[in-house]
Formats: sequence, structure tokens, C-alpha cells
Amino acid sequence: MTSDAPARRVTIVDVARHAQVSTTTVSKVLRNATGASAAVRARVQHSIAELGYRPYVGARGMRGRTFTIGVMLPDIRNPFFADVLAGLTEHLHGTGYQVLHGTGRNGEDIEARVTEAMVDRGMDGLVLVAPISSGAHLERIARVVPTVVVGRHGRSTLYDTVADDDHAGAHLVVAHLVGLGHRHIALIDHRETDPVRLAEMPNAVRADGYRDAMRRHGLADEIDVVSTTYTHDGGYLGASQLLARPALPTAVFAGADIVAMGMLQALAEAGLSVPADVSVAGYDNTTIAAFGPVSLTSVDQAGQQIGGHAARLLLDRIADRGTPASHIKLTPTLVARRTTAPPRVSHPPIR
Amino acid sequence: MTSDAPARRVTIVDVARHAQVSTTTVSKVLRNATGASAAVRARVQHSIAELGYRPYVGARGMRGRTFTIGVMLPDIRNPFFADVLAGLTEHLHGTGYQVLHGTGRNGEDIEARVTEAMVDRGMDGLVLVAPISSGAHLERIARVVPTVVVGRHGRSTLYDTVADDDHAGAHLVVAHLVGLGHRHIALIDHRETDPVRLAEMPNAVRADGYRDAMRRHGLADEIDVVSTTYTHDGGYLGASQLLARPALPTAVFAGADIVAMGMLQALAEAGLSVPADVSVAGYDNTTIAAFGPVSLTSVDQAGQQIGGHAARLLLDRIADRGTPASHIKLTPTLVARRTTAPPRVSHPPIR
DNA sequence: CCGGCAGTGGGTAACGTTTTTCAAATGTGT
DNA sequence: ACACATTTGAAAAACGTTACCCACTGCCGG
Repeated sequence: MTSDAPARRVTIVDVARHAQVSTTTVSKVLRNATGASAAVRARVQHSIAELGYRPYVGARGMRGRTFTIGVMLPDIRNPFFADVLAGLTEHLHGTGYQVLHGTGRNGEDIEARVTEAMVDRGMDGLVLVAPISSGAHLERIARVVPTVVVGRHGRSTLYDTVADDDHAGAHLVVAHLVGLGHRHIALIDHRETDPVRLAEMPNAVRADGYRDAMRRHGLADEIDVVSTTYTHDGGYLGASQLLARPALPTAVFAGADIVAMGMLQALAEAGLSVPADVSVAGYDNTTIAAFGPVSLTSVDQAGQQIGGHAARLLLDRIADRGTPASHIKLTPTLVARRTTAPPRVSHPPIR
Repeated sequence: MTSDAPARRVTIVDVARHAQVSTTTVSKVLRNATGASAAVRARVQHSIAELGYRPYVGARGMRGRTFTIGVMLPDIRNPFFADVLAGLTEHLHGTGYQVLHGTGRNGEDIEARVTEAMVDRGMDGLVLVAPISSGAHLERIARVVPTVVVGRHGRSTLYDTVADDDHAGAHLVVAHLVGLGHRHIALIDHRETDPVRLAEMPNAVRADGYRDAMRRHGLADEIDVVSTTYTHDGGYLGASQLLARPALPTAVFAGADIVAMGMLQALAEAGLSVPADVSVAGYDNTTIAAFGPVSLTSVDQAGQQIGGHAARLLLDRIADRGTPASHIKLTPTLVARRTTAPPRVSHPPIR
């Protein structure tokens, strides 16, 4: 009969006693190390199973390894991050590593607390997804534990990076809209003041790509950036600002799907229809974008692949911490759906 | 200048040497224990700051505590779980406990691996959100580490539970639809074969509540349950099955928002409009349900509150493992939106 | 027949922290 | 000035695991 007693943990000593061998031998069996005969090995395995022994990770950690990979996610609600995580765990499945994650909640102090906590827990490797911490902080972490940074453009010799080519992604969106006949294309951007982060964060690169693409299409004069935030409310606010103007742009490039959602809501409330009155494109190709009734044109970042690459790089770096840093850049693809269409009144070609 | 050297961790010994005291004294300062004068305390604090010392959790764990709370989430994509997590971390903020989570991916083996991993890492407490493991497994865990189970109806003397009253929630939906004039109300259920889980899982309780409510409204003959799964595809499939019939019900109660989404997609593809042709209600009041263009009638479970309660119970249990198990049941509320309306052809009242 | 070698198993010392025990120093009341 | 309580700080022993080293057994070749 099972009892309610607090139950002391079974240790390697219990197994050793039960199998009539030394703890050293049990350890050898556990690690598949040489120096144990087949007979002894079998006896120890049997004892392990019978006693239900599981190695205590804290003690293992003191000897160097915890078989744990920590993943910092900025926000658990964004489906893109879920894709990355899925790719990661998929790749790590069967390697003996356990994935645990923590949320940075898009706050620099909270994010730092999470990453520090992972270091303090002796994790063998860290994956930081779209971190907002300073580059110096990232390097401080990477110096202590093998680290891969995902979805951020800053580089370092101390950690690997996997990111999407946001510049190319922005080009895809602009080209798609121009191809439909749009000229006045606005961008909803995430306001960023910190000069260091400015260059490294995806939103900044997307904004750069947008400006560059507009210029290349001869639309330099039409560049129109509205700065809010990469949130649902930010999209709502951005749409409100556009609606307050005398004339609406014919198309809007929202820097993230979540922003596009906020816009769609504001536009619907204002009685405008999409794409008849205005085209809207997002970024990330989240599940909700693909959802039929929404059907948002978006840019797909292949989050699952990104996660897979991150896992691979991290395993390499754990195996040999001296490997030079790799920087992988994936090419995004455009998924055209029903929120983008030719403008109602087509502008006459220039000249 | 910072170097690329691997950087050895600063230990309590380094701090002790720097502050010219024993490690014991440093430990006392760290834990705010008595037995250190104000002067020494200040000196140690200064050394800690100067060296950037952080206690190594693995070593602490060997002495009993890791200041870590583990949260098992079945699925990172479901916003309801994100709400629960937010409530949890909110409540735990400032307590010195760090929250780390792992995903069970709705697989019994993967879930077991995650929970075992948390135990192996010496976590101080566990929150298991909507676990699918057997009750025996849950009790085995709870015997080793303080545990709170969220969103599941089975009870035990070994762990606390926090759950929503799914029976009442189903009543709310049926009452709402009946109030609008519906009689033929179908339920999309999650098929469950395991007899033990059958009674404990939320979907089963919702189905029970639905049947009970239908009977109380004199609609026993109209009870109509379609069994698929609680996924987007499950909703799509359920809708397809209904569409294959000669006559559609006038309203459908999808057991979860994600199921409702799949249904909406299938109905839209079939050229039917909601709520004109058929009313649809969900469950969970996820973010996407509230999203304007979707505007799904749903049942709100107050995930944030649930998480808060779970955190509180867990802290109590950690403080005193002997406390008798609490079982909290929260009352859900209905959020009526635009996917439910009176049926097109109102049935005449009975008799 | 002896020296070396491969293979097997065990003893022991870490790893970084907290807890327990104890001695010294300080203060307090006659 | 003396006994005695109290405070302060240190030494040492755990916690569970692994890595390093050593001892022992057969066995092979010279």
C-alpha cells in the first residue's frame, strides 16, 4: 500500500548497496562508461529499475553537467515563438537534454532575471529568443554558458545567432503591394529609442528594409512611418492615427501580425473594409493570420526551422565551446492572402 | 577590457576571502540569518556586489532548496494557459522564487518526462496545468514535492487543486442559447477513452454539464454530441460531420475556443454565415475570441485568477507540507458576442 | 617463467552551499 | 574584580554525483 509519508529520494548509494557494487560502478553504468562488465551492468540496471532510481540533477550539476537547455521567450502568447520552441524541442528530442523555458515578458529587468536564473541553475546551454537585453549583457551570459541568440541581428564572437532576413522580408511586402498597384504604403513601426538596440532589433531592420524597398521602387516620397509599438494596442493606435488624417494610405505594412490585428479591429470599427478600402499586410505568419476568417497576408519566418538550427548550433557549441560563432540567416517567404488587393482607385503611372 | 576566457564562477569562498570572513558568515548574510553584526554584514554585501557573486543553485539544492517553481503546461499555444501562467508569475513576483516551465505537448510520456525532470532538478514546488497523466502518477509526484493541479477535476489528499466549474460553464452556454430561442443545440466534444481520466478532465465535465442543462430545459431529446478532439482540426472535422447531415442544428457549443475556430473556418468555406445560419459558442475566452472580426461568444475562466490561487496554495504548501489539501472551484462567466443570435426560423414554444 | 597489458571494480577527493557545533569575545550584574 | 549570559564568527560535516587514480585479475608473447 502506498503511504502518505514524505518519501526520501533514492540515491546512487541505495542502488550500489542493492546491486552489491560500489557507487563508482553504478555511475559508470549510468553514463555508459567503460569499466563495467556486462554481468555487473545488468545487475545494476536491474537494481535501478527495481528501486526506481533517478539521478539527482543538482548533484550532477556540481560535477559539471545538468542536461538542461534553458530557453528564454519574450512572450508566451506570440505563436511565432511557439514555433521556434517546437523546432527546438523537436531537434533536442532523444538527446538526453531537457528543455525548460522562462518568460522575459519584454522587460529588460525581468529578462535579465530569467537568464541569470538559468545560469545560476547550471544549465548546459541557453537559447535566447528575441532578447531585448544589451549586447554587453548577452556577451556576459555567453561567456559563462554556451548560448545561441535567435531573432536578433547583432553579432558577437561569443554566441551563435539564427535570424530571419527581415530586410528581405520587408522587401517582399513592399514588392507585393507595389505589384498590386499601391504607391502610398505606410509602415507601422515599433518605436525604439536605445541607440544600441536600434540596429539589432528585427523591427528596425524591417523598417530599414521598407525604406530601402520604397526607394528602389521609386517611391521615396511616399515613405510614411507611423511609430507605435509591436502590440495589439499599438496596431489599434497606429490605425487611429492614420484615420485622423485627411487621406488614408492605400496600403499599410504592419511590422508584426499582432499589430495588423489591432489595425483590422480599428478599421472595422471605423466602418472601413479590408482590402476594399485599404490593404493590410503583417509579418510572422502566425496561426491567427492563417485562420480563414482573418486571412492576413503575412511574411513567413519558418519559426520551426529557426528553432531546429538553434538547437543544432547549441549542441555543437556545447560539444566544443571553442568553435567560432556561426550566424545563420534564413530567407523569409511571402504568404499572400485576402487582406491585400489592388487599390480601389488606381493611381496613374508617374510621368 | 573583457576577455574571451571561459570565466570561472565566483563562489562563496571568493566572497569570504575578499571580505575577510568565513564562508559561514557570508552564508548568514545571504540568507538574512542572525549571527552577523551590521558592520560585517555591510562588508560582505559590498564584496558580493564588487565580485558580482551569485549563489549557485545546484549547491543550494543539495542542502534542500532551489527557489524554483516548475510549471507544466500542456500546450504553449493556448492563450488560456498563458493567462494562468501570468497570474502565477505575478503572484510569485518578489517572493524570491523563479518560475520555469516545460511543455507536456498533450502527450502522456512527454508530460511525464517533463514532470520527472522538474523533480530531478529539485524544484521546490510544481504547478501542473491540465495534466493528462494518471491520478496515480500525479500522486507519486505530489508525494515527493509540493504540488498544485490546475484545471482538472480529480481530487487527492496529496495535492491542492484549482479548477473552473466547467459544469456551471456549460450550463451558462446552454441557458444563453436557449434564451435566444435555440432548441437543437449540438456539442463538439473531445473523445476520451480512458475511464479514469474520463471523469477528471474538463471536457468530460463540460459534456456532462451540457447534457444536464439540456435536460433541465426540457430538451433531453435534442441532446446531440459530436466527438472529435479539442483542436482546430477537431473543430473543422466536427463541422464537416454536421454539414454532411440532412439538417444542421441551429446552434453549436464548441467545447473550446480553438474548436470553435476550426468550426468557423469550415462553416465559412461551406458558404454559411454565422450567426445567421448557425450560432457558435466557444469556451475559454481566449484573446482570439475577443478579437473584433472574430467576436466569438465564449465562457471566461479567469485564467489569471486561477494562476494566482495556484501560486498562493503552493506557497502555503511549501511552507507547511502537512496542510490538508484545498480544492478551489471558480465560477466562470459568459461573454456574449456576435457569433450567437436567435435562430433564423424561431421554433414555436412547446405545448 | 616472467613482464607487461587490457579489462574490471573500488577508494577518495572534489564540486558550492547550508547547518550544526563550538570557541572566543563581548557585555552585564553583583 | 568575578561569574555568567549573549553575541559573533569559524570549523567541520553533510548533500549526491563524477573523475581521477590505483589495485587486482587473467592472459599473452617472449
